Amino acid sequence: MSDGGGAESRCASASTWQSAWEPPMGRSGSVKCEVPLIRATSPAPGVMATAASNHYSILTSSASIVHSEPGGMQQATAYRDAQSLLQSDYPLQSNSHTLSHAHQWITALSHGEGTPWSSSPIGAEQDIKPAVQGAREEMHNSSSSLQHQSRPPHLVHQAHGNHHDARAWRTTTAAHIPSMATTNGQSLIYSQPGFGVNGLIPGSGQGMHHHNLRDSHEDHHSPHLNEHGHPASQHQHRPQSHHDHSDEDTPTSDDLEQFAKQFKQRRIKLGFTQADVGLALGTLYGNVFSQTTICRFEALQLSFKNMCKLKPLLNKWLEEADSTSGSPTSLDKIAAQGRKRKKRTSIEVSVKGALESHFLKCPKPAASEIISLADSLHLEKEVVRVWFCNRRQKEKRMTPPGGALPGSEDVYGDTPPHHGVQTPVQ
DNA sequence: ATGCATGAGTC
DNA sequence: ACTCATGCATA
Repeated sequence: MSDGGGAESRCASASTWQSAWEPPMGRSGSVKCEVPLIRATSPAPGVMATAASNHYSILTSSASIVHSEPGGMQQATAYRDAQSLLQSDYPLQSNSHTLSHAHQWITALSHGEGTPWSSSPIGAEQDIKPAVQGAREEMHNSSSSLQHQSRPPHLVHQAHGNHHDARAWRTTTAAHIPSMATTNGQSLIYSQPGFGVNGLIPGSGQGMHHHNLRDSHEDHHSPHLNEHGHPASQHQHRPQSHHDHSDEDTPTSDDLEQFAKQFKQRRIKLGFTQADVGLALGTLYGNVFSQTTICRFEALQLSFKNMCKLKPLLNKWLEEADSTSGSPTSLDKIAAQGRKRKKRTSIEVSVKGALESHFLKCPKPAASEIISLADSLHLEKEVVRVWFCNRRQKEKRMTPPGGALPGSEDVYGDTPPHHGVQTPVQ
């Protein structure tokens, strides 16, 4: 249903999914809040209807429904209110329309802190060179290690923490930064003092003030950057030339990287999980984010634009958290997720290999091709289609597989990584 | 941390 | 039908 409709040309597949999903328990009336929140300002022409027809509902649904949830319902209420108040305020990115191909993440590699992967041109869009890309697969070896977070007792939720350092894209700052005055992490963070302490405690749902912290950066990335390979050509936007805080203007890739690092460290020291942050952002700004998103932000696995969008929010949160670190805030979040979506399909390795091969040959197979491929692999057409979509998306932001990377682990618990500003290779 | 999935907005 | 932002579910 997600896509235009051509997708379900085969009835069979549609029904298959249905069975895969777990039937909603009569909460069909609920509304998925996240999308609406985010899109609040955008018109949403005739597509709105889809919202109601979601198969699964999400937390913060309409008032009446929330209670059926096993846990954290009370919070949900406050939370919901907060969101409704705020939602209209956040501008949102829908304006973008551009940046179709606009990744300026260039892998500069070279110096730095042990980025294993060497030059792998990522900028490519659809004309990816098979040769280069071929090497990388999902070779993630989660080298979990001791990551001990000293988190306050009241914040106990998920405590997983293996991470494999995934920062990969090393933007070559070299050329694009007119004057990088923003390289020191600290300054990046504290740009706007003076704040209350509300957003940090999702559970209490206290008052929340929203600002329009919206940095209007737009697609400065040139659309014609699709050329794979050369970095720094035109990639950096950056209207402004120098500033200590990169908060208000479009940050450079370097800024983002620095910030992400700092952010992660602080977050951990303060005892918050990525999920906590995601929820807190919702309380603060009306935009809830998942653990996944926070994680990806920290790992720099989002698109440049997306990173820019989130940075101000996280920056705010950081300020809040920092000033509140002493207070005993009762924290709890809504862990209620009412619905399930289609069961995640696990594609077998062999099948994956096949898909990989095809991807290398043709990253963007035609519908007919997808169908036949799906047929031969015994997969749903949609599964195959989605696989390709995700694959392409991954190509764009993928932090270089580098295969070998995870060797460098750092215990950010107490040891502040000296994020050496990697010298712009000018 | 990441794989597969959804859906709005575009092309 | 694709891209992009995002997230549930899972390894």
